[in-house]
Amino acid sequence: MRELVKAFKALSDETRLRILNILLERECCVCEVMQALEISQTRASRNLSALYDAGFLKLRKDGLWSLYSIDREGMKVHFSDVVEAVRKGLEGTDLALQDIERLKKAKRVGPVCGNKMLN
Amino acid sequence: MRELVKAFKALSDETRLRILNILLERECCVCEVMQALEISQTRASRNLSALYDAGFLKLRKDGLWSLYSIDREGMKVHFSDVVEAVRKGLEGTDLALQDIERLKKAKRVGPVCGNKMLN
DNA sequence: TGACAAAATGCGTATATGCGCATATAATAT
DNA sequence: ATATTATATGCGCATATACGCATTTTGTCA
Repeated sequence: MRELVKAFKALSDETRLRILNILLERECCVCEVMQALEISQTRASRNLSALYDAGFLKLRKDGLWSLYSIDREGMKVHFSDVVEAVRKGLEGTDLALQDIERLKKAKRVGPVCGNKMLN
Repeated sequence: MRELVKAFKALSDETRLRILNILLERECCVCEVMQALEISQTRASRNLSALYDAGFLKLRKDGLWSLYSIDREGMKVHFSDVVEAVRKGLEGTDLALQDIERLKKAKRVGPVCGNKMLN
């Protein structure tokens, strides 16, 4: 029960739905999430953590990078259906498409570079 | 997007998941929800409203009673899958079972009577 | 070892949420 | 009309949440 509440709480935020959306495209590091959504490092990191803690994501470390991706195998069975519902719900949405577009241009360079890009 | 966030927000609360659980059994009036979950009138009413506003419930008035039920037909398509995920997630849970038990004993009498029962 | 880079985190603050109390609204019966 | 009853709602408060800033942690390389 507590687990379900936590999961839905994780999904009840625009930033986190947008993150889930781009992770449905591919694995991302924190700095790519920053670039795709045009948000700060803190915000990207914290919201990724929330999705991770709720059980939706898995984390892989590669050098300096934290690579997050949707944990399709490890996820609770019925959570997969919820993620699928999110995918359908966001499908074709303006913001979702824009995020994906920016994700394509995003590079695996960190927040320092990322911040420069925001200036 | 805003709609999705609102839906998940509605589900990210223990009280509301419990309400959804008993509504999966059958249509209920506010006072039956109070009795089944052993919560106050305000709390039952407000949380039912939240689920209603999010698009999960439909409302039917019968005299003094407001009868809420899961809006299986009117609900956004992908919302149904989410509700199903909730059902699976709560299935067999202690609290969920207790609520259903109390629901069976609940009577369509209002908060005045209900409050007496809590004393 | 020291410098640098990516990500995580403590803290403060602004805003949102949940809920109780009291009261309002709406439907019914006498 | 008045009383009664089921539900809804305004207000206030306690708690939770989101996020920016500054700093820390952690890994890499010279």
